[in-house]
Amino acid sequence: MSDPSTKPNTHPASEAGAKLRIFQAAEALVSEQGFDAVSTRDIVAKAGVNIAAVNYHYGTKHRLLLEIFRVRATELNRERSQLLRVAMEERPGDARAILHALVEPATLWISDERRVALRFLNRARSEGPLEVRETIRTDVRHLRRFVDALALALPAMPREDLLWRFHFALGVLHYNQSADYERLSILSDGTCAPDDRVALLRRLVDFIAGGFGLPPAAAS
Amino acid sequence: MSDPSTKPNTHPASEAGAKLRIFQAAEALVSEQGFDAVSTRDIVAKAGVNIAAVNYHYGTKHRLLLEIFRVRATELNRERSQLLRVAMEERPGDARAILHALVEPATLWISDERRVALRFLNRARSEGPLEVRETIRTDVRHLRRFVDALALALPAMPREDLLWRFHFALGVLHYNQSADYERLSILSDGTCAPDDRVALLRRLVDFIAGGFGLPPAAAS
DNA sequence: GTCTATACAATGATAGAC
DNA sequence: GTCTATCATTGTATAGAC
Repeated sequence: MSDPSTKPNTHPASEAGAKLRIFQAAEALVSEQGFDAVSTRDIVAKAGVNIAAVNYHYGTKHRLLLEIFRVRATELNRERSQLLRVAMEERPGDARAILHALVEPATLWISDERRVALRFLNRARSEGPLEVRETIRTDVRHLRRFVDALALALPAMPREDLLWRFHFALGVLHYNQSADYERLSILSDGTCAPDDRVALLRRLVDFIAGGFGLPPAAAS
Repeated sequence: MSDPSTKPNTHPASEAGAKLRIFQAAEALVSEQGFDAVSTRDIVAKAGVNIAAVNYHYGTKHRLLLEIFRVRATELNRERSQLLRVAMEERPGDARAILHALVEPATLWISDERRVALRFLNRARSEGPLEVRETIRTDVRHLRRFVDALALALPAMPREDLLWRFHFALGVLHYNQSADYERLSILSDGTCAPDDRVALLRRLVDFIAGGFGLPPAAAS
């Protein structure tokens, strides 16, 4: 599996390998315009390669998009795992800290250079080809760690209860990730916007923690 | 706007009008196979009409799908509004009852003859064409009633707080609606399944109410 | 007004030459 | 590895029969 993120833009795009250029062009175009609006011909035009290069390097258009998704999702999940590890060491048994580790990475990416990657991930969840949505559904390894951690922190909660609440929490998280705040903006007459990442993170964790029956956070 | 639901299957499909047959064929195929997998030719084949009939009656494939979405979403929102009205009369000021009215209709449709319509709505939210997702984002009239009701029931909560929490609640609701319980099933080793509608409804309302800072429901 | 046959441009994919 | 040429399929549009 290629990992373009480890060597991004060290060379001008025109000098980078064709495979990497296709990866970057596809990610950029899709994150801007969406999956449906971007054709294979658009991608190869931006990448400066021939139409058949996609087939040669990635097999099909869908497999190219799946590869991009895998790379970026892996990066996001790695950040989550690291934060979870820290939380388990520094604040063992603190369910709220676990939820924080789950939520924080995505909110950080919003105003990063990883904004493009986040937008791609968000679009992939909703618009992406079947292979991508299939992968999302069935690849749950990275989530088990969080379930196990929560079970340790909340020993009194029946496991079935905990799993359902975790399921609902993912709903909040992904709806948030969908970057579709337009509806909220309209509902609030422009008052509510996700510009303040710190406040957004706090609101997210507050809501999910409440769903788990945890008391509100102490004012810091 | 046609409303096929008011006269469903009163005639054999082969005798119904072409426009209605196209509507029903498209809804059934999409709810089974998804938006991407169903072509215009699949639809007209099942409906027993010519390829050009879609263009004649609905303009484009996307507009056909948008029409189906509008009809079914209107039905769902009408049920929600009725439940909200009842809740406001019988249990005024009870925020939990308001959330219940928001959540219940979709859970009822799961095992109805409206299962097909619900599956279509769920798919439309994630896979549907841009026009559909645009409509979802911008058409918030039916939600304002719920926001206003919650504001009355929770006068101490700042409006910005309330709107954010409502936004998160919609995330839970739509993730639930996505009928994508496969991930939860895998995570729970098959333990958690949405078969018990009553329990699912209770869990949903419990989680969302907790997110709003409401105390757990009294055991009934 | 309704419906059908046909045609069209654009798409994802592939075979085979170099 | 890269390219040109070509393929079947897609959504859509048009002309004309009933």
